[in-house]
Amino acid sequence: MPRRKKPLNLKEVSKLLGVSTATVSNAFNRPDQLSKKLREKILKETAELGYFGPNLAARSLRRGQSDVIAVVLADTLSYSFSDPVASQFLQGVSDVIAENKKQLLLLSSGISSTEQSSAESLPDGFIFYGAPKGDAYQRIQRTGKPIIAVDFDPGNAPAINIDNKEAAKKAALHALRGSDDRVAVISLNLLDSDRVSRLTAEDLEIELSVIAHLRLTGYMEACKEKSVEIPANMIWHTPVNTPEVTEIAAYEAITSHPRPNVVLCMSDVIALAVLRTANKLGINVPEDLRVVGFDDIPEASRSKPTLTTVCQQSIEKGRMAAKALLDPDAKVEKLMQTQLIERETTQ
Amino acid sequence: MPRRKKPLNLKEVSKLLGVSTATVSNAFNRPDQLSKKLREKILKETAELGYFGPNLAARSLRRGQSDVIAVVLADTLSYSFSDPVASQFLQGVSDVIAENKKQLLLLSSGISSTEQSSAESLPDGFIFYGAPKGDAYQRIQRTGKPIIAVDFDPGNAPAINIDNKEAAKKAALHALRGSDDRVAVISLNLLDSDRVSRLTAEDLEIELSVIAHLRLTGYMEACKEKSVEIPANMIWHTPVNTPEVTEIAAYEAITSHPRPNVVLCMSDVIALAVLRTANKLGINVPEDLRVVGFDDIPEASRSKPTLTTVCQQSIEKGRMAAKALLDPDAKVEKLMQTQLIERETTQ
DNA sequence: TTGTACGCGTTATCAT
DNA sequence: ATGATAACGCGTACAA
Repeated sequence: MPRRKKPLNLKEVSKLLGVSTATVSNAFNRPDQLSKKLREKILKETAELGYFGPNLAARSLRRGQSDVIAVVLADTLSYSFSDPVASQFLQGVSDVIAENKKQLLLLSSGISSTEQSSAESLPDGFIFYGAPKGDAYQRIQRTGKPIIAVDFDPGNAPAINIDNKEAAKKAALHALRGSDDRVAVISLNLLDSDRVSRLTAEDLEIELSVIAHLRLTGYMEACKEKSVEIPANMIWHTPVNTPEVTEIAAYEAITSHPRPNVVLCMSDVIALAVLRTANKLGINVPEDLRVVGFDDIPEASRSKPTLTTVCQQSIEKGRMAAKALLDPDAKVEKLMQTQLIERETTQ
Repeated sequence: MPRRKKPLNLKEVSKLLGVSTATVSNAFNRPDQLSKKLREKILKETAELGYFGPNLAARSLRRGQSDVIAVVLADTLSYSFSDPVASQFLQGVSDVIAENKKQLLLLSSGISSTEQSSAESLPDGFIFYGAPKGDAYQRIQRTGKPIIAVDFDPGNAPAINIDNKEAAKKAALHALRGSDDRVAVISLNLLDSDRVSRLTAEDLEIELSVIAHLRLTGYMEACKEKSVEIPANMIWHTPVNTPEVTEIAAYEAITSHPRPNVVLCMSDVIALAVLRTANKLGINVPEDLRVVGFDDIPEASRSKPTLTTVCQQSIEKGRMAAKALLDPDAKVEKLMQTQLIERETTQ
């Protein structure tokens, strides 16, 4: 089977069809510049020849626009695909991107300039999901192309966020009953450690605007209001939000003495790990242990018992981000609402 | 804040640095063409100016190569992100793509030529995941660029598959006990209907090589060997593999009379829907109802009871596909092994 | 309505 | 080791 070494280009097909390159180009890009009849004839015949439209590189070089949108993920692509929250966000983004006939390029902020900077020149706009790891944000920001930040606030670009502190506080206030509650917190990545570990008193003094810290502050405020003590060593740091790793923290937390009767979890993945672990240990939820999560991933409503959590509308957040990027005049909630979803784990 | 209307280009920075464009280009692309010292000086100074590397459109126009790899999904991007199996596959693909410093563009085969064909000209290679919906495969195939097909076999390109029939048969043989078993099958998309529905006798006569049909054939063969009857109306078609839709089929199946005591499910999403439904109805698994799934998604080992299923190594499949694409000499299993994972739902 | 010609930013070849 | 220049495929202003 003879395989064409080189795809056809516009010049060649125009010659084959006996018209000028401008006419073929217009047939694809500016329908009003030629008769319907001719246009359809050209579209049909080029397709038969195996030419399906302008080459993206050349077109975008010429137009200064590619119709490609990039999502720059804080984590690796591989991890993001495994994370239900990131997956939901991408779901929302790709919805809107498809509606607008754009294409989706996935980048990662952790990747070094030398490996990715070329690719960064192609997209017409960028959605940064989560606080960027390397210096990708600075690089891209200097191109002057539109950027939407999500779940962090760079200060110099439109950002879509939730009120992490308030949402966490709301969840904790709902889960806590009174001063004899014994509470454990299982946090998202908060320390510079790749091992599950308890916090120490001095860990609590740092002031960060990372999500985990904001949520922790919300939990603390709730505890204060409910007159509940929460020592540093009842707060667990987890380096990554996976079922395997968070299960380690879950086990440590609910087997510590005195045994907690409330676990505040900064993600549903963590909370579900707690539920599984409690079940294995024969601890009844919610009778002996109340659990709240964060995110409201699909699995949260299907677990047994169903999980009380904070809905942060990840899909809608993705849609908002894409809309804001594609239409600067779009009405976009810069601070999206969260909602406490009361289910069985806190009844 | 003054925003550059136009990013710097190679020609401009070379002028600013007082060297030729070739030298700057070589600094980025061919380290051996200039002294280490000069190269580093150029890299440093261009970065300070805000130039981080060659423009992708121009570079790929010139080189005929973009370092972008496309995954062409059979479904919409949005759906694929919600599907655990597709997510695992993408995880594997992106692993290998990152290792090789390539970029990932996500396309969908259902999208019409006019909306996507331009983007299709950019990637250096394509991974088709699942039997393509529209004519994207034909279009791309004609470009002569490398293609890897996954979970279908186009005949004219390397394909990575599993033995769906054998795997399904193996699962069914394990779940079935003998001739007094009453079995229900819940199938993936098999009919041209967007509603959950039972099959009729004539539906069974069609001969397709779609995955659902291959697996169904495997189930049938197993039933025959075990002398188990399986009427057409005990086979359910589900249009999409989501928890919501499959739950409808699950309910219909396990409440039908006579009540089945074995349900063969063509996906874990379906099987998990069966488990939830059985639990709601107070039907004990595996005592009163044995269930097998297909895929071995992460949730399968965390459900209660844990799910017996066929592991099809989706992540590894993704890795294989990407490896096969990036290195034509790579040793790649064209027919990947599956493994029956015996867990609690069939004990 | 159609054709011609230039330039988009880069890389490779060929000189120097 | 470095500089000049043609060519990659296309879009559009302009001329016809």
